[in-house]
Amino acid sequence: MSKEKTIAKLFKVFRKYGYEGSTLSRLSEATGLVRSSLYHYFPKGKEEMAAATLEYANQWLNNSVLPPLQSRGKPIDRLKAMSNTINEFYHGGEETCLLAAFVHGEGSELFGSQMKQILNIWIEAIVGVLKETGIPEKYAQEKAENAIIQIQGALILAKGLEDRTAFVRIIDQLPQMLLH
Amino acid sequence: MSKEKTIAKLFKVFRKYGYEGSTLSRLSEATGLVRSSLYHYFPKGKEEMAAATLEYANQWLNNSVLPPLQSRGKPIDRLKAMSNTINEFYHGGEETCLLAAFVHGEGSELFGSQMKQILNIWIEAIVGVLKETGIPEKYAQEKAENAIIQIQGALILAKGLEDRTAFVRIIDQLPQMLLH
DNA sequence: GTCTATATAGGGATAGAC
DNA sequence: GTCTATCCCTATATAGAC
Repeated sequence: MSKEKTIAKLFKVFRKYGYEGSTLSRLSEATGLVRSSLYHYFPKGKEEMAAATLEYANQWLNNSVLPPLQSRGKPIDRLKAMSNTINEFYHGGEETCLLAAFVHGEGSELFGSQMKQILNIWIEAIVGVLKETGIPEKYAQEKAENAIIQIQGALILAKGLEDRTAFVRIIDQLPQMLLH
Repeated sequence: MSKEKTIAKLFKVFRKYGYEGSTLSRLSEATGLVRSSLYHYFPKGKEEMAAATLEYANQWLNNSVLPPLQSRGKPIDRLKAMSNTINEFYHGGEETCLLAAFVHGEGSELFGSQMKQILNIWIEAIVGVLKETGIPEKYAQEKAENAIIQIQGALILAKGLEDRTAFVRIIDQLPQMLLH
């Protein structure tokens, strides 16, 4: 199995269990590789695995979210493209967010700067679209933050209530919310 | 030390580290009690400690959040009271939410129904206020959900960016958001 | 590159003295 | 009610065969 596919499997574990909850047993089971095989790919162990999954999330942002946002289509279409991508990534609210998982526990201290970078790039990309529509910089910044806030909050509520409807609604309303 | 105060210290650990990240070592250090002393209060161990902190959160809701919401003041004032209470509880966005922490890992499976109950009670209390102002039931429900979503999302963003300004802004705008 | 085997530390939990 | 001492298990990590 390629390293990329291995990381994708690790990612599923870390997003669900967080940093401390992702034991080598779970990571091993998820990848189908025994402990020492994982150490072949990630010599520095669990911390390196977690860092790799964050890099994986970063690449998802760069490859799947940013390009549509920075395309030349109509702002509303670009924001709708983002909504669709997000909806798929989180399986309509069934899956949690890696960043939210790493906010708790050691993940926060170990990967704080990596997480900050991802969030800021995402926010700035949304700000870029909004400024094109004439929204003043300050409000564009707040609205972009609101988008991330609503996505993250909706994921928590969906998981907490075991009901995805609120997440689907939020994702659906996101483009209109941003433009008005 | 009283059991109540012990639970308050346990709560701080669980909200920060999540269920799996809250080791007996950390719980022991935070309370100033050695392992076996904790087992005196919580014979069933860590799982019982976590359940007690959730009950602690539930009591915070019942004692500090619901009464102002269900008082006879003006709706806007009751919602502002909620905002203030929330802002204190989360120390202006510095502290994370226990529910959000338990959404990840085993906490989700162990305490799912307890978490669902807390969220639903909270939402229904907000719905109650909004319906008084003439907002139709369906929109009241969505707006109440949006309140929880924004609080949870803002906490994640604040932690992720290590910047509380977005949280403070959300809390500030919450009453107006709910009524318009 | 994947495995078996093993090392060492820390995990949760219990018995029993005071 | 708090402690010391100890149990067993799982955690992370490493060595080295194939």
